[in-house]
Amino acid sequence: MSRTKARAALLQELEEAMRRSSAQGVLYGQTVANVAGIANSDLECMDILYLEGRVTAGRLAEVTGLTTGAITGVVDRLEKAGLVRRERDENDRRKVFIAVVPEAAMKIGQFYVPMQQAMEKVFNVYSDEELRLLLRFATEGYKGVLAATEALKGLIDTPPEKRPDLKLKKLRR
Amino acid sequence: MSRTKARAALLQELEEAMRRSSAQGVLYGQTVANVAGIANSDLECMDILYLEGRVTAGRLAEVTGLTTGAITGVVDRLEKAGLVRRERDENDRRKVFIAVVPEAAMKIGQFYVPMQQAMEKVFNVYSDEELRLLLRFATEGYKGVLAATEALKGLIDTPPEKRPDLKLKKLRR
DNA sequence: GCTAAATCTCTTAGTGACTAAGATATATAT
DNA sequence: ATATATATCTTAGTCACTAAGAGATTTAGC
Repeated sequence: MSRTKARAALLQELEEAMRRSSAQGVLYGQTVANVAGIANSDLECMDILYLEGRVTAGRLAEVTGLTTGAITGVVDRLEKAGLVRRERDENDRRKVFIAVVPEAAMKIGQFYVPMQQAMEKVFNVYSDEELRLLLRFATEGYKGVLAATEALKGLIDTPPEKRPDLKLKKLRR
Repeated sequence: MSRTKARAALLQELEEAMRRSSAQGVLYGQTVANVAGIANSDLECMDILYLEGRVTAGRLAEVTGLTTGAITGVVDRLEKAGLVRRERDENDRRKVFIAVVPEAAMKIGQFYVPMQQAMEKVFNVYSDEELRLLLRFATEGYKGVLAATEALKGLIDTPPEKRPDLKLKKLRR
């Protein structure tokens, strides 16, 4: 096999492996939501709150891609479950900040322990330098996916015949 | 900062970076489904069909975590949209294989082009050897997440007081 | 200051994908 | 043959979602 062809095969393998693990990650999330007894998007919002801290309802809608109406429902359910609190912004009383209730959020966090343990085991075999490579990749990957999302959204308003000619890899098998 | 502490910080950073990119990946998928005009889980099934090839309805239910009843609906919609075909197994006529219609699937594939391009750009800066490291990580990661999912499912039937003592990292901020 | 426009969240009505339970059809075991 | 198991589909009911617009508050223009 030629040098470049070997790389192409490697890239394809990598892409598929990442797709698989990403799909399994989604499934893990679904299972967590199931076990925790909350809806999938409720859990997703908890995750965002964990990562971003205290955020407004509007920002939550933006990040999740849901309508503000749907977010009202999400926050209603989470608040009822005691997982978050609504906090009105005193400077701009239109805004509602959503904040996690730390103790209650711990209960949800428990369900991520199997994942953390599994990942710890995976990470363990890598040297610090290798981990830095992985971190660099994850960071760049995030930026890439973000850019791709924007590009895709841009594609919506572009009529098909005006779209840049996109070559698609053929299906396997 | 001590040697081990530096690693702990690195691990945490890595975990968060991966969570972020994974969340953005989910959002990309939602956007694709949106643009393609099909439901999220319909797209997920298309993805599985792409990765696994021709699979039975039951297997689809297994992999997605949906009930067989839900899968009937998914396949009905996908078939109506001309994206897949039902094919009865001639050896076991209870089984229904679901197969992608290649030409139609291409249309869906188009929406992954921005992602492929973004990823290509990210991958480009890595040497073959570095890519092999990433592949190894993705493969191991997949296995880890799979195992974690099973472990979590096992946790459901274990009453809280009998669960192994799980230590949870504290929340940031 | 006062009015109009903008911004942010919530409400309402309607839609659609999901689950649970059981029906149907086919296969396997005794 | 009969019973049990397996694979998919059907039905009824539930729940989260969207679209549209209603409050409530802030900002801009005069």
